Amino acid sequence: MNERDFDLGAAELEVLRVLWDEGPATVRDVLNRLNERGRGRAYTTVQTFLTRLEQKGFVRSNKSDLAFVFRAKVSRDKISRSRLRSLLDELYDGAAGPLALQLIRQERFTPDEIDELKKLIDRLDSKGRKAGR
Amino acid sequence: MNERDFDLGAAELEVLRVLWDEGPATVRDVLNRLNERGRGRAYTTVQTFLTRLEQKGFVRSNKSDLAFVFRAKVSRDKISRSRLRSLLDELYDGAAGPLALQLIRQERFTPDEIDELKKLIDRLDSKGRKAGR
DNA sequence: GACGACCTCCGACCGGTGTAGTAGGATTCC
DNA sequence: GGAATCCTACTACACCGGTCGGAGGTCGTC
Repeated sequence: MNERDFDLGAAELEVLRVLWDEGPATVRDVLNRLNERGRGRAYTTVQTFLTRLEQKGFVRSNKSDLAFVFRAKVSRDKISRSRLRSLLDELYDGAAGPLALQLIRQERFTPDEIDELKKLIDRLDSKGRKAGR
Repeated sequence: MNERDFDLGAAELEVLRVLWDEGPATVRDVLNRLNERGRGRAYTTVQTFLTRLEQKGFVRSNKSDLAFVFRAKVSRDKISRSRLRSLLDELYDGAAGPLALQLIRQERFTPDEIDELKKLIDRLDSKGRKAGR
């Protein structure tokens, strides 16, 4: 709502991901990556996505030599943040607790991630004890 | 994909939420709740959502007395789980770490939630150390 | 200088979701 | 028993997202 409704469909996102993963790319580049990943699309389909993404402000393009080169204007993190917020709002009126618990219970993590999580939680914990009540 | 693609739009979900929050309800009940929350819809719109939800298998109805009474057949937890998975798949190829970190950093939690998170993480931690190095 | 390979631009189509109107049956209330 | 009210069933419609085809330009090569 406030933060420029980061609204994009699953297929659009897939295209954006290619730009995140591979850096700036032409329509054909993106098409090839998608094909490699078994996501066959027509050339013009990819083109449509890219131009739509540009209209929506998620991507910008430069005419270079032969073809347009597209690059992401918005980070994976930004999109992730916004998606997460939507999820929380739609399901829990914005409360993060239930989802966090579910996430930790349901998914798997690497040892590094676990350490990092631990650190973050500990920090929250001590802050919570000092501040509130 | 595998688990019956829990596919529902934002407005459908809003209706389903009323059933979760208020229990079994008629079209009019749901309409009233939505109006209270400032989400004005036409009676028939709500009706459409409810019947579509039923077709999709998220809701079941009983004719009772005057009007149909609808109740949720699927839990908030189930939907949440599925939404979370989609988010992870679409953004991180299914890896939960980045999202978990982001969630903990970005959102706020109650002391109880923090305790619970701590417990969960500690459990993961010790299990991780014992099992695969 | 014609052919093939590419590229861009534009238009099209279909299914799903959000939204609602209308018709017609049942109930209620004077 | 006629009017008001409420319910269901059916239909409609616009918008968006996913998907692509065709027309027409450019470039490289034989």
